[in-house]
Amino acid sequence: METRQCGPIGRPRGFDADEALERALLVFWEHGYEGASLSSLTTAMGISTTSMYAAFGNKEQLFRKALERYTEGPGAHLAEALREPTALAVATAILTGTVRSTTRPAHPHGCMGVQGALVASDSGREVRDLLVAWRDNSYSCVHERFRRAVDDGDLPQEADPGLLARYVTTLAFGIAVQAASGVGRDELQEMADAALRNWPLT
Amino acid sequence: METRQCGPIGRPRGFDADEALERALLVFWEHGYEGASLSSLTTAMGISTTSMYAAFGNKEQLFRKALERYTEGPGAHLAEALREPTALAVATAILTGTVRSTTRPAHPHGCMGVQGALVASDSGREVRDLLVAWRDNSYSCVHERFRRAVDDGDLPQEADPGLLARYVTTLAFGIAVQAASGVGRDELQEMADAALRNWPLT
DNA sequence: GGACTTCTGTAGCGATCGCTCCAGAACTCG
DNA sequence: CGAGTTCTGGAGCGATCGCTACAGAAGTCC
Repeated sequence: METRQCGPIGRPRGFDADEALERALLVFWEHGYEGASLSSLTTAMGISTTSMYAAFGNKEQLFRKALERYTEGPGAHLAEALREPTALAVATAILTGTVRSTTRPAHPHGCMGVQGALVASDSGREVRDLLVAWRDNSYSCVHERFRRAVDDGDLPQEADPGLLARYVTTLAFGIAVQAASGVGRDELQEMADAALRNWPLT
Repeated sequence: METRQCGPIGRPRGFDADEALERALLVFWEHGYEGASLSSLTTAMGISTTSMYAAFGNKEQLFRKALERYTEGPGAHLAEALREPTALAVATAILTGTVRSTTRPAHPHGCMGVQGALVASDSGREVRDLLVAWRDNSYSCVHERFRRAVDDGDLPQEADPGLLARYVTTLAFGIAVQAASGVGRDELQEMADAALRNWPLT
């Protein structure tokens, strides 16, 4: 049997799935998982509910894919920050990146990983747990990066990488809450700078 | 016409409104405004929807009264902290109180003022704005307390009360997010202690 | 062309949402 | 007692929830 080049069989998709996901991401980011209704999502995506279900599965899977896209897009500053050469540079980049991404004009304010489903009804428990794991993973990455900084001698031997990671992530989550409340970018940036003035918390 | 002692006219209420409000508070605290359905609320309160509406008005007014109760109960540590004699004692009491109240065993984890409605659908916008104002008021109270500390010479003249207040409230909101994610009390308390080791942020 | 596969919009499913109508129960009055 | 007032549960309102059945449209195959 001969393999042959063949395009996809059947009627081709009438919309750009990537752009539709981006639109859904913005709705989830602004209103949260349960605050975003299917009708508001499909309206923003410009497609019917049938097309959404065919392309993404269901609302929860759409949210999971939107969260992945968020992590690699607006939330990419974390992964980038971890590649900074020193622990202080990592911490600075995390907080600066968080301030910038949570207060971007013409974007939803706050962090999708925080406000996407900080609490939920019973039917949203799985998504809430997904975001708990998302935040815990953020902490773990920072923790491990700081542990490496201790091993490298970048951080003093007596420094507590776990405590430092908890400090930085707590500030980041707090910044996300402040941003969601409408607090301005410059004020948060000043505060972030001041919070790291005494690194690594002597 | 003679005034006379008279009890309340009509059939007396068959439940303790105060205790019912407490039960509703716990449901709102755990699931948020929109995540708490009327049926889950009335079930927890032990009354019918009719009784709830007669006693509290509607869901939004029930939430407002629950928030007041929260502020005077589990959230009272803020008002108490503001009465501490020094700015450092105020900041320490705020963070310690936040850690304790957001990680209390057998209570919902996190802060109702944060997770009650950090985001919402269109129909919940008013409650979201109510909590934005609630958080902003918390910041303002701390801000004013620190301003007074500067006037009193407790904080150095060059200290920025607004920045310090933003720092403390950001940590408190961040602690609330961490607690809602299941992070333990002791770990958060250690972090809070470390965060104030360099007060007032030189 | 006809067979096959996939995407599309409409229409509507059962369930739940917040909320209200209504008749009766439980009290204070005169 | 009867009149007046308020609280109670049940039953159900219209609207919206997430989701799906269905038939037709739009492609690739032979």
